[in-house]
Amino acid sequence: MTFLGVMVMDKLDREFFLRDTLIVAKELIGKYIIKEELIVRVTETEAYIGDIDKACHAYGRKRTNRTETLFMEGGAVYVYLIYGMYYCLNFVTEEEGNPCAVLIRGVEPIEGLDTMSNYRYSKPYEQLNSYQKKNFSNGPGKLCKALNIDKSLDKTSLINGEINVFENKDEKVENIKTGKRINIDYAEEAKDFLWRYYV
DNA sequence: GAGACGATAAACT
DNA sequence: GTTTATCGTCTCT
Repeated sequence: MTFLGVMVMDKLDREFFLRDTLIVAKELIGKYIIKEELIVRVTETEAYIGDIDKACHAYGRKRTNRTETLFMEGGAVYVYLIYGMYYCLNFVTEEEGNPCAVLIRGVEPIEGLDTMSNYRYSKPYEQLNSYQKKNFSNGPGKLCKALNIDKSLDKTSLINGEINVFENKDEKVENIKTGKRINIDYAEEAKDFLWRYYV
């Protein structure tokens, strides 16, 4: 148990990630991701289920060097590069051999503002304009930059690794909305799955 | 506040 | 050699 100001935080155990991917994606909303001294709150997630999801890298249980992480037991960290310049942070779910994950699409910064701001814009948080603050970590590539996440964290553990996920038991997360996923028109029918969650 | 568009490198075939 | 799918910048309202 960790005390963060007045909040009492409990670390999520492996069981949390071994459940249905859609449940994990929904319940990750409002949880806290802690890396070193940096803390962010999850505001948007998206589920990826390899077996039935054409947008998933491991669709059809396709095993390649990159997708190998998705086949690991739930609770692993999956990081991949997109557009040749941005990283995306995912949490692997379900049992070993079932390639599913939850993509973290958006977070809000809680602790370590200046450190994150330096990673993101190379300047203190106070010097950011309102546009930069608004777009600080509201996208998968942005939050990775703010948290200094790169491929070296791929395949690491959420249970005993550098990245940990906590929940605040006193906090009720309400108004979780669902929606279609984004930027995956190529996935045909899978693009209409209501697998995106946000507040 | 919202829409258009180009940048870029790794994974894969 | 082909595919991939976000961010920053610019533009207009």
